[in-house]
Amino acid sequence: MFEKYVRLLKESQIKITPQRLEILKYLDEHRTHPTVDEIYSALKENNPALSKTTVYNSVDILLNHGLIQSITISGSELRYDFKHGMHHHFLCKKCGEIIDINVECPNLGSMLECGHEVEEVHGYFKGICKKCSKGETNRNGS
Amino acid sequence: MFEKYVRLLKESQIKITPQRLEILKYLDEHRTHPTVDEIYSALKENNPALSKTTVYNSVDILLNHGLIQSITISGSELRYDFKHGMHHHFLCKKCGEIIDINVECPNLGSMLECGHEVEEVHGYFKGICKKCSKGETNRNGS
DNA sequence: TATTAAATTGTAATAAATACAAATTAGAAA
DNA sequence: TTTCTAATTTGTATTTATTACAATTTAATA
Ligand SMILES: [Mn+2]
Ligand SMILES: [Mn+2]
Ligand SMILES: [Zn+2]
Ligand SMILES: [Zn+2]
Repeated sequence: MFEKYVRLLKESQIKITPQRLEILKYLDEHRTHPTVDEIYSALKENNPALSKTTVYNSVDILLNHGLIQSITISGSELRYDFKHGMHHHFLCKKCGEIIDINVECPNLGSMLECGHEVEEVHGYFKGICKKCSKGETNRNGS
Repeated sequence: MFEKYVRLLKESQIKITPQRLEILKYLDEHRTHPTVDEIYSALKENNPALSKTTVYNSVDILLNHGLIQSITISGSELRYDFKHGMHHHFLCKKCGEIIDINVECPNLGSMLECGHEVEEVHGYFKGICKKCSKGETNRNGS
């Protein structure tokens, strides 16, 4: 059940706790780029003792060890994403969904030569998603 | 003094107010990607009656009319940028500076064909800037 | 099993953003 | 120029995301 996440935490040499395992598993299985609050609410169902501070602490340490990444696409709230290969994101201004865009960044090469030490690359596109522009219903209504 | 900004607001067909002119001018002359609070503090010097709500309202309307853009590179705080041609950004994790990177986005072409209506393109790189990796002093110390 | 440093919890404090009503003002009309 | 009105600004209150921190609990080692 949790072998994969136990291994990931061991490789990062950070303590294995049930909370960290649950959070990591949740992010791996829900590629919806949830906020801390969304992770907290989802996991609190099966663990009513869970503290939101723990979610903040956990995503911080998972982030620092590169197991997850943070997404700042939607301003005024941080979102988190299990690290699964390089990809970019598309934010739909209508339904709010954040969609994975599987492209490489062709600018990375020139960035590596510009003198700055590049550690992270993020590409964000914003607009109206395919579903919404076809006029389908969506969770935000409108 | 403000002719350029009067013209920009007129072209966008939004009312010309001293507050909007000051904010637009400030962003044009300070390409530091300031937060609302930084804009507010700077402009309050010469206009003690300025309200922070006005800064929020003004950047919203300038944003909606495409005169400025918002930057979500640093999580949990929105930053603003006068719109001067397409460029990406580099955030230095050491000194906090946000540096303009003048590149085009080569992914835009494929994005336009993927079915989503693309309205905005943002590229964010994070790492250690040239100055900081040379060990020079910087405003955040460390 | 005992020990201890680290993690979790719960509460309190900060800070960013939003909501809203009263006062003011930009710009159009007279 | 003066009058009028819808839009804007202001100030305050509220909401929400994040950080701080002390007490309790626990993972990992001996
Ligand atoms: Mn993703
Ligand atoms: Mn810029
Ligand atoms: Zn959509
Ligand atoms: Zn730097």
